Amino acid sequence: MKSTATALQTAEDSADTGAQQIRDAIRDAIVERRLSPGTKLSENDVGNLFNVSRTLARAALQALSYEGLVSVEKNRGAFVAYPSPEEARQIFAARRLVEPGILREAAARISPSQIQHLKQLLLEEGRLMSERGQTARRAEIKASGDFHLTLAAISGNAIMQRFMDELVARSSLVIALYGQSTISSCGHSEHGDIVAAIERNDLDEACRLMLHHIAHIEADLDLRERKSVGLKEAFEL
Amino acid sequence: MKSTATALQTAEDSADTGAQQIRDAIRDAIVERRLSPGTKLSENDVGNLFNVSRTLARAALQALSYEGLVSVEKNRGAFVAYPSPEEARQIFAARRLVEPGILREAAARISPSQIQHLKQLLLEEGRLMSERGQTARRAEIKASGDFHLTLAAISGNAIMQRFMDELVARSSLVIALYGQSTISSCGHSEHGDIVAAIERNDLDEACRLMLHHIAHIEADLDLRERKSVGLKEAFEL
DNA sequence: GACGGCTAAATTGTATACGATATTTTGCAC
DNA sequence: GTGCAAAATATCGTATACAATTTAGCCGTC
Repeated sequence: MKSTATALQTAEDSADTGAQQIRDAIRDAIVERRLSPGTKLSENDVGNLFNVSRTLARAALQALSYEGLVSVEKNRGAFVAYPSPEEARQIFAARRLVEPGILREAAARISPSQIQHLKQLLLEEGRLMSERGQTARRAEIKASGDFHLTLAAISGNAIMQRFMDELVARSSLVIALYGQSTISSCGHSEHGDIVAAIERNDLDEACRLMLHHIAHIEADLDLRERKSVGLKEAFEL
Repeated sequence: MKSTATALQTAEDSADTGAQQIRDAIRDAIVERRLSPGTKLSENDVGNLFNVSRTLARAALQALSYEGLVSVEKNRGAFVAYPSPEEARQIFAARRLVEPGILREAAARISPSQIQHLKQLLLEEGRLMSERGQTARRAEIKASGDFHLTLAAISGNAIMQRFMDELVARSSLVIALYGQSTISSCGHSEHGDIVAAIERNDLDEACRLMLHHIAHIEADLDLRERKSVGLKEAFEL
């Protein structure tokens, strides 16, 4: 349990309160799949883990619920979100809807140094792919999402960036739940293809590749009701 | 001041807490422009207004800050958001990015009864336009946004619907701040044109009209820095 | 042995209390 | 009268306390 606590404390100050740090720490834990969907996050436990009162723990959980990463049930508590197949479909539908547009925006304003940055991301991603171990796996998951997030950042639209933050994080949950192949890294080369298309200014092709890429990720899912897996409804645990 | 208090108490239960009601009440007040950008929303005042403790008031303000309708400054308090011109541009850029996609999704699954519903909305909107008075104006503002929100609802994607909720609400703030013409109702007929295009299944045209419509709204804005207008920096309250 | 209700423990919902930070006011020197 | 410094005030940040609801355990009855 303490493992999650040590992996954080990343010290931010621009936020309004210390609850932000807790939120970010828990979010990272969810996105990196150290916390499984359905896991109960009681306010007391969270507070103790971070050595703060329930007030802050609660605020952090509330924040996460707005992002769709945690679902809070009245008088019952907070749980790591357990997206339904329908939710999963909607998440990817949303991505198909917005990512081509973001890509176009990004391509229109991208600078050479930003292209370089993207390529470096790809390199890092590839390096992680070849490594073994849990930590490498987690870093790879994060890196894979970072590609899409960086594109959103380059687009220069903070609102779309925040939205993509949410979509990528929730995608990670969906993949954790419904993903079939060991890792979604199969799509790594597709990232490279997209960057290449951007570089030669072939936006239509880049968008096509992006849609294909998203469809590829989605195709790896087995979207069938797995209700109550990991929840106490399954075995009374 | 009490006027805002009377306009609410709409009783929800599906949410996790009573803070939701307060949040919705304040959001309505902001969207209907009873609360001006920059207005201070102190936790004490909000709590007293709704006869709850600061705890709930704070939770509601936090929630609104996640939606971008309220900005909380550390150790200074919460204020009705005062979107910068750049933020305004990004909000409308986001709308241009997602609304055509939402429109296509909605058109693909729309039922005759839903078309009827849309037309009824238009009628209501037109009726409000011809009326006089503050209440009619406010209702009109809300109705105008409801058109876009209804389209998002028809699309069947809850995530995009929530996103549009946020965008429409923030648009209302932007228009309140930078709008030039007395009311943005100039675009009402455009709503009708869009529905007509959907009805005859001319999606390309519908999307074109939608983009045109959004551009129209944006063109009515005067996006120049108006810093501190309405804030105490202007005349010391 | 299974079911139903009752009590006790745990957990969340909300309020209050206290400390920290920012803002305003006051007072004094210049 | 102006400007700065320090106290007073107001407001936010966080913790703790109490009430309400849910959950779990227990026991008696069928």
